[in-house]
Amino acid sequence: MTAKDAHAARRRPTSRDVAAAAGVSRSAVSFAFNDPTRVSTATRERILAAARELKYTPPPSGRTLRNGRTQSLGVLLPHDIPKVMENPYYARFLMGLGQVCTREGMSLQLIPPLGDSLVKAVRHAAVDGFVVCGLDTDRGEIAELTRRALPYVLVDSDAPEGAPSVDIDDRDGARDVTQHLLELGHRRIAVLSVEPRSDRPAPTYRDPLVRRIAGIEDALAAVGLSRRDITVAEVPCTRMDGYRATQAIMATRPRPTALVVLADLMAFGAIDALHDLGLDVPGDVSVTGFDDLPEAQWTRPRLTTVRQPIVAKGRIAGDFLISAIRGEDQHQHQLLQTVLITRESSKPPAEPVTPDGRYQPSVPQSPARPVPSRT
Amino acid sequence: MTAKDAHAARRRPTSRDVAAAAGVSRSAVSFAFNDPTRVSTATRERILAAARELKYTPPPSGRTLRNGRTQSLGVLLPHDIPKVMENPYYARFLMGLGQVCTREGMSLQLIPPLGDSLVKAVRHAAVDGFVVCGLDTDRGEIAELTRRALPYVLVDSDAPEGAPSVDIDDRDGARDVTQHLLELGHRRIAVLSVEPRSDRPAPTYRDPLVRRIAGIEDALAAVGLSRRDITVAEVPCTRMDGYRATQAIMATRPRPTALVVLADLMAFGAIDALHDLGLDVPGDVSVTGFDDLPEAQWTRPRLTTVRQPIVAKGRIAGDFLISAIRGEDQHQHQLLQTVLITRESSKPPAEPVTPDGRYQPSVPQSPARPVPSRT
DNA sequence: CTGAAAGCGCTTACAG
DNA sequence: CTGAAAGCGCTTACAG
Repeated sequence: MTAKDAHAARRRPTSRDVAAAAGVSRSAVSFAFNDPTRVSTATRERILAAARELKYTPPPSGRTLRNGRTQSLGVLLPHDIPKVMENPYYARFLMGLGQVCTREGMSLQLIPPLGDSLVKAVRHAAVDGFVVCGLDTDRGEIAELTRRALPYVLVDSDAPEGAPSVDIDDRDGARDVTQHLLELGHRRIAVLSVEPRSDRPAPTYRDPLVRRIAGIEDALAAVGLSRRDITVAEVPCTRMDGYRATQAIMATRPRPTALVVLADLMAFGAIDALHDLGLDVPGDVSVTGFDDLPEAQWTRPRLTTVRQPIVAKGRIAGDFLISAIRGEDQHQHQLLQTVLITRESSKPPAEPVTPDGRYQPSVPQSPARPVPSRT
Repeated sequence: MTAKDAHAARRRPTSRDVAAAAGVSRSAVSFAFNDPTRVSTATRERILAAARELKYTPPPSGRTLRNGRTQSLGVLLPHDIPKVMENPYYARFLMGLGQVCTREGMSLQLIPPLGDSLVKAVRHAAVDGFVVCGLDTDRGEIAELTRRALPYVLVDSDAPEGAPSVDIDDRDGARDVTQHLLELGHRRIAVLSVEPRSDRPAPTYRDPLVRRIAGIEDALAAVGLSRRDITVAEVPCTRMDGYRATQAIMATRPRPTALVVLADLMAFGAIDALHDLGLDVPGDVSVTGFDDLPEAQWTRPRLTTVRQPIVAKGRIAGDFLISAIRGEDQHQHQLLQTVLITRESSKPPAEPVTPDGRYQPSVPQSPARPVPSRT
C-alpha cells in the first residue's frame, strides 16, 4: 500500500500549502493571519479564502516554539484533579486566577502530579508560568521550576525564603478562633488538621498548617494551657475524612466540648458526623472551621470559621505571575489577612469543664513566637 | 551595551549546550532523558550531570512541535472562568475529566472564550482534544475544530447530527419532576430556566434547555395543560440571578405554588429568596431543581431535584476523547439517564388551585414527541 | 508590498 | 553504542 501517499493526501495543510494555493509566500500567509497591515487587503482576502478552502488554521505548536509563549497559566496541584475538585476551596481560588486569565486572554492549565511526581509535571507542562498550590515541602519541584526558568509563585505553601509567594496569616487566624472558644469557656478542645501530602523530612514553620497549630498554641498559652492539653488529629482534607475522624474523636473520653477544624470542608464532615452521632451542635459540641467557603453559611447550624480571601488570593497570585512574565518588578510576598466569622456552630459549653469554671477573658499574653501584626 | 552577549550569557541552555558539556551528540542528550536504553549508563550519568550543572531541562515546546502531542486535554468553556467556577456543577464535571487525566498522565486546560470569541480560543489552544461544554449553537466553533483536525466531544450542547456527544435525557428528567409536582396537585407552576449564552438565530430541539422545556410540556399535556398555563423565566445561571428572578416571580398574582428550576444552583438562590420573602418552602411554595449537586442535600429544606450523573458525564467525555486521540473506534453518542430525587422541598399545595380540586394521578399519556425510552 | 532564509529546540530514522 | 542530518510549522528581520 502506498501508505505514504495516503498519508500525504490527508495530512494537515500547512502555511506552505496555503501559500502555494494563493500564489504567495509563506510570510504573506503568516501576515494575513497575524498582522493584516503587512499585506494588501486583496491579497489577504485571497490568502484567507485559500486557507478556508484547504481548511487551514495555523496550529499553535509552531507559534509556541517560535514565540516562546503559550498564553497559558499553569496551576500546579498537590493532588490529582478529582481530589482537588472535591474541595470547593479550589473552585474559588480558580475564580481569582480566572479573573486574571480573562483580563490577559490566557487559558488555565490544571497540572496534577504526573505519576505521583510533581517534578515530572513541571517538566512537561507547556505554560508561561506556574501557580504552585499547597506544596508542603520542597522535594525538587522548586529546583525544576528554576531550571525551566519560568516564573512561579507559591500559594499556601511551605515557601523557602525569597521565593515569590502569597500567603494568609494562618497563625493569627487559628489563634483568633481558638481564643474565641477559650473565651466561651471551652477547655477540652480537639483539633482536626490536614495531614501532610507526603512523608516529608521536616515540616517547617513556613508550612501553613504548622503556623495554624502555632496560632492555636498562642491562644492556649494566653490562658496558661499548652499543646499537651489538647488532642490533634491529622487526616486528608476531604469531607469524608472529616466525618470519620470526628467519629473517632468523639469516641474518646472525656469527650471534647469543642472541635477546631482547620479546613471548612472537613468541618462540614464533622457536623455531619456529630449529627449522625446524635450530638447537638453547638449544644453538645462546638465546631469551628477555616476558610469561610460559601457553603459555611448553609450548614445547620451555620459554621463559625476563619474567613480568608480566597478569590483575592488567586487573583493576586495570577497578577504576580503576569508581572513576572512581563519581566516587571514585582512584590515578592503578599500576606493576606483572615477574619474570625462567628456564627451559630459555637457557644459556651453546657457545663464548665475546669475546676475554676468559666474562663474570664483577659488581655492575651504576647504569643510565644512573633507573628505578623495586623494593623 | 553588548546586549547580545548579556543575553547569550543568560539564555536558556539547550540540548546543544549539554551535548557540548558532556562531550556527546544532541541525540545522546535526548536519549538520556527519554530513552535510557539507548545510551550506556555511564554516558547517561555524565549527560544528566552536565544537564544538572547547566540547569538544563528539555522544554516542552520542541517536543510538542516534534511529536504533535501536548499531553493536555482542553475544556472549552461557554463563559469566562470565574463565572464557570461559580457553579459547583463544573467542579464535579471536572472531577470526571480529572479521573481520565490521572489515568492518562495528562493535564487539563480550561479554555474560556478569548475576547468573547470561542473560535479564537479554539484556534490558539495547544491541546490534544477538546471537550466542548454547553455550546448553545454552532457559531463557527465546530468548523474551527474541524479545521484544526483535533478530536472533540460536545457535552450539554446543541450538538449537530453526527457530532460526537455526551448528553443526558433532559426531556425525561424535566418531565418527571414536573409530573411529580402535578401529581402533588400543583397547577400554578413557574419555570426558571437558563438564558441562552448568546443571541442565537434559532434554538433547536438539540439544545438541552429546549429539551427540558419539551419535557415539562409532556407532563403538562398528560393532564390536559399546555405551556400557556405556566410562566417561564430565563436568566443567567447564577445563584444571585435565581434569587432575583424568584423575587420577581413571587411578586406576580396569582402567586405560583411551585417553582420548577432547571439548575440546582439557581434553585439555591430561589430558596434563599423565598426565605427572605418570608415564604415557607414547601409550605407556601414547592421548589425543585435539576442536577442534584451535593449541596442540594444541605439546603433547608433539602432540595427535590433531578439527579444527573455529572462525574460520569465528565469521565465518559474524557474517554471519548482519549479513544479519538488514539484513533480508535468510538461510540459517537452517549445518552445518560436522570433520576428524580424526592426530598422535602416539594409537597402538596396548601389549597387546591384548580376548580376541580386536587389532581388525581393517572397513567400519563404518551408524550407529544418521541423521547428516548428508559429501560 | 513581498520573498527567501534563518531559527525556535526538540526527536528519531538512518548510517556508521 | 553514537553522530550527523532532517524535519516538525511557525514567525520575523532582512533584503528587495
